[in-house]
Amino acid sequence: MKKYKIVIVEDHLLLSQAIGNIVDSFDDFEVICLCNNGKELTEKFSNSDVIPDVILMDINMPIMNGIETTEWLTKHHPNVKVLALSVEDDEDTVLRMLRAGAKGYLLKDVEKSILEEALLEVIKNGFYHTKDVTDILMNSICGEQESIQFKENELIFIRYACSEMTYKEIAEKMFLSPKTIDGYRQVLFGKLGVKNRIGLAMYAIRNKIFMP
Amino acid sequence: MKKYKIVIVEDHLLLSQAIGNIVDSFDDFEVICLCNNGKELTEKFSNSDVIPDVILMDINMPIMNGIETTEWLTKHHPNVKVLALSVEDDEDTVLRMLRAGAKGYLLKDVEKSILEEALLEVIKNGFYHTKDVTDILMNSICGEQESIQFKENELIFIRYACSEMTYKEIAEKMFLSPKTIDGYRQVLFGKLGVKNRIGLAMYAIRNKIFMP
DNA sequence: TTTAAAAAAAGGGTTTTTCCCTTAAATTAT
DNA sequence: ATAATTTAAGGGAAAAACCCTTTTTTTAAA
Repeated sequence: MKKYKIVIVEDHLLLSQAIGNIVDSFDDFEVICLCNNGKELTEKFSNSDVIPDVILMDINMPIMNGIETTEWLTKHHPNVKVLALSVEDDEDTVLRMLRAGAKGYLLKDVEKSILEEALLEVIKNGFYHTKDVTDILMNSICGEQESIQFKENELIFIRYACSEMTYKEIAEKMFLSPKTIDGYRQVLFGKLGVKNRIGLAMYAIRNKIFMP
Repeated sequence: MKKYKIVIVEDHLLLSQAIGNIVDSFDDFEVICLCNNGKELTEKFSNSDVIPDVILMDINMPIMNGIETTEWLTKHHPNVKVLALSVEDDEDTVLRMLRAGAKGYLLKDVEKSILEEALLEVIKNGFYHTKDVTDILMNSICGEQESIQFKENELIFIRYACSEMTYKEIAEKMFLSPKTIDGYRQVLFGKLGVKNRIGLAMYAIRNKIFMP
């Protein structure tokens, strides 16, 4: 009986081997390859004609992360199913991974049996989603997004506003008049409902516009 | 031949089982128990007289984390060796774990063979440190730490300074004169080498005094 | 293609907040 | 009692915040 071929992309060797063992213990699956990162995977795909059925993909990896790699796969090998396997459970990461084309998203604290079920489902139906992920999906649709859009200059200004530069210095850096910068400031304070530069900086950090 | 007894404390079930399998495959070790968090471990210790030789301890766990749990073990069961097993490789976490009494610190990307070596070393010599961890240790000793100490009021002020409150409002909240607050501000600017409130807020976030 | 509307960039000027230096009283430690 | 530390406070300059107006550029429409 033919087994489905699995590739694991995961930079933590111990975990990679461990998942490999578990998957190998399933009747219908066999691990054909372990990759340390996305780059390694894309190279393997180029130099070989053995194509896996499912890829178990970590997200936080050096060199080429899970989201980038999944995008690449969706583009170049749309028939290969990607199942994300990560510790990240924040909405943003989950959504970006699904948008990139992942067929499912498992948290690393799943049980063996769920992993097996997920693999079978992905093969059979093309997708597998736990309740957690479905909730996140629903939430992202229902919860009126609002998602404020920024112009390029506004983003640049916001980042400078998170530094110790004065507005005058920011103006110089951006080759604009201090008065224009003051305009940006005023517009953004209104848009974001903040009272001062500290509020702006905190907004920037919370929304990952600026990383401290 | 008697095998050394290992307990694994790890909230991610998949990883927990996986590590369990690996450890069971070693000749000299057997896993006697898996715990989801520190609390579970302390309860097991109270209700049983089977004491393990080594505990493989994750750090990020709900309810009772690895550092707290290690502190508890160091106090109540100093003979049980704790080997930290984590993805966190930042200096701060490593140091806190070692200070709590861990005998070694492995990153989760270690190979099987290293894990076995670490377990054997911990049993034999009482400790095991990889080069990475030794480097961090050295760095923390050599690199003049400076580690700025804050008074309680300073910490409270710093956190308020990360909000949109004016200094006057902060003064009211803290039942102090605005001029006293201004004093705090000035002292802290000097201590931390920042130029303005934004700099102070960013310092607070970088050093985990304030979480945005 | 000219014209109208909208958005971006600047300017002027006022109020408030921040920042910095210095001094003094009150508290705490030696 | 004396020395440090903490708390409080004044004066003044700079920066930030705010509001309203004008010019320039971009975009859309007639």
